[in-house]
Amino acid sequence: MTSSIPAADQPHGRATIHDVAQAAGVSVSTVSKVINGRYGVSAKTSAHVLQVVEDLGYASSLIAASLRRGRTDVIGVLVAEFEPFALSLLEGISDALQGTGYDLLSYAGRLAGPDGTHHEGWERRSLSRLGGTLIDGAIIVTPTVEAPSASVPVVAIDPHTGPRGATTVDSDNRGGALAATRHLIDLGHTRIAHVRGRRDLESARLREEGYRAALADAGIAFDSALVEDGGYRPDESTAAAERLLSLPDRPTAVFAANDSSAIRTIEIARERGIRVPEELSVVGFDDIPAAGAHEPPLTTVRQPLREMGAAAVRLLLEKLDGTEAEGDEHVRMPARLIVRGTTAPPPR
Amino acid sequence: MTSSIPAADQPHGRATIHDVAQAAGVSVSTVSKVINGRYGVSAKTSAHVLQVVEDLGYASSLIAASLRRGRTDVIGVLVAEFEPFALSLLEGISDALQGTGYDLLSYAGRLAGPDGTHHEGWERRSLSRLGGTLIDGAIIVTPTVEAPSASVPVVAIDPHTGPRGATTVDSDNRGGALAATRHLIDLGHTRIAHVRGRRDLESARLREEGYRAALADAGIAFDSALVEDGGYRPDESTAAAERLLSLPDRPTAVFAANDSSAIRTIEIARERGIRVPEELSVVGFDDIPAAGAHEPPLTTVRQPLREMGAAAVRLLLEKLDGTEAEGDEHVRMPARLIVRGTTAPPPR
DNA sequence: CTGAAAGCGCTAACAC
DNA sequence: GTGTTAGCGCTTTCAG
Repeated sequence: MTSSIPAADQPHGRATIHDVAQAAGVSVSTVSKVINGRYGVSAKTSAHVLQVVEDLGYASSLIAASLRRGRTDVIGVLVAEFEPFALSLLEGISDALQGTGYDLLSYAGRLAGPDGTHHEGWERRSLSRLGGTLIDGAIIVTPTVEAPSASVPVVAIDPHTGPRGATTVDSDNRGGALAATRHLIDLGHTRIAHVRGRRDLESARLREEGYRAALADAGIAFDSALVEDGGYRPDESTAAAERLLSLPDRPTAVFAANDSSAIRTIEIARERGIRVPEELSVVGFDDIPAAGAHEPPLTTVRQPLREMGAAAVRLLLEKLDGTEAEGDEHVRMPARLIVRGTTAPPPR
Repeated sequence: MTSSIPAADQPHGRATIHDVAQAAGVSVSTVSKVINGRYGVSAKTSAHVLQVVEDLGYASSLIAASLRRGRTDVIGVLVAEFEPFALSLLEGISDALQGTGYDLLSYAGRLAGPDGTHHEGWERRSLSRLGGTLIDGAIIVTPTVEAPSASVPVVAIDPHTGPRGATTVDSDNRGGALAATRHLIDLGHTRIAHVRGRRDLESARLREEGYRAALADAGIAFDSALVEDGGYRPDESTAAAERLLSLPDRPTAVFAANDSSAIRTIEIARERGIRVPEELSVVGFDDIPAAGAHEPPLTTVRQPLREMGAAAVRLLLEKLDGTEAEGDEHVRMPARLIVRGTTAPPPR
């Protein structure tokens, strides 16, 4: 149990530096110096002030301090939404930040439309809102636009335009997609559909490219009827899966651009009595935790999400330190096929 | 592609309301009014200002606005660390906040010691730092102290003292632990160890209580040598598991207070060549995504984490609206045993 | 060694 | 309809 929970001392709300100053009988500037460990305060005064701070449970407002100081020792992670992909990255980011002296703040701006679509440029708004002073640097997850006018150092994970603008971290999307599709082909599939990802993301483009390349390598003609937009989102994927599974000449396999689309596809298949993997093989991408926990476990392409988060931290800290190598850096991680239980040879 | 990325317009950093005012040839207050949709600005001026705002990519600083206004329409989720338990809650919180008009911000304060231990009262510090004005309300995950002197409405998930102080959300920890231990007993185990959770959390106390109650019900004597502290953390659990598995009369089953401890225990067992579940049964608690993805899948007690997050949001919004029922509310969710692959009868 | 005062970017009274 | 001004809580010169 803590010794002092004053509560009643404050008329309302939290204690401010003024309350501390008044209670300690010194000026606000003295309190500020003590708190920030500046020189020029007697040990006696300092100790006393510290005691009052303790008693009042005072902690300086991040807001006010940052507004004045212009830095906060806080790293911001900007996401459109807290979904499994972003969450796994966050885990890696959090780990990598331990012991660096930075706090971590993650922010999900409101989505624009009531339709649930992400406002193009949400990250610009978020960055502008926070970047003034609240965060010293930002990691942006799947941004919708190129390089947000940078008020603070920024690194993008799974970027808009691929490794061209700004500093980025991504994985071998094309190679992963190629391996996934090839796996399906090796099993004997020829009617292989693709649930496409978010059109504004380079990763989605590369995954489709890998898919097409694998087909071409195997001499399978590309059929545009077998490609539908899933937008990386479960709801959009639902419609895509429904169209695909309603086709007269139904595909025997689906390569979905991410795990949540893949899982959604399997659910739709089941609703229609189509068995996975006996009658339909499905491969995802990402290897979010739910992929391994799925029943049956999802065959997918693993992106090393935690490591990607850690890499983003490293890049960002370099920028912050100014020890950055010249030019923008791009880290590309491997993407590896993980064969589990949702793929099998096509029905005879 | 976006049409206007000025970049060069700003000498350095982001545009401020001053830059906008200057560029538009109006005063800052006019800009402020336009941005916030206040009356008293001609349509013509308004349109012009909006255009300049667009061109400059300006968005008002959350910091400065909140400092002045005292509210932000942002909900804060305070966590000690971004680990799977908190992350799952965050997912539910994020979902539940869609369409409410609130943005979501999650903050992980620096851990105090370089030893990695959480500073007692981290949530007080975090709350004080953010609660001044940055967030309108807070959801605190596994707080270490009772009711943080509330500068903003707060609801706690998996609280310190259980459903006594403040508004809380938790699950049926005792019942879940009872079911888990009973499951082990039903399988024929009698030497059942317990890796305890975080001592400062009511949930850990209740899980131990459930464990003991199940033993008592079955007429199995409680053996304090079979209980070790795991603190809900993988590293602490390592030591606990090592001690337990080094015992001369080794337990045949372990009920770990959470999944990460359970998984850690299994890893230690494997290092020693002890097979799970043939030679050692292990049950966890929480059902984080990694539990289902584990090999073999972990038998555990499921807490409905996403729903708990959603419940916390509901409670918090009630407080914010002032539509709160009188007194503090406590929501208790069910905790259900999920039997998977890490439990079996004891070796003969 | 300590305090007074300016100002970070913004909003809300209150003039004009 | 528009601009001026006073702070929000804090840090930081700069006097005393």
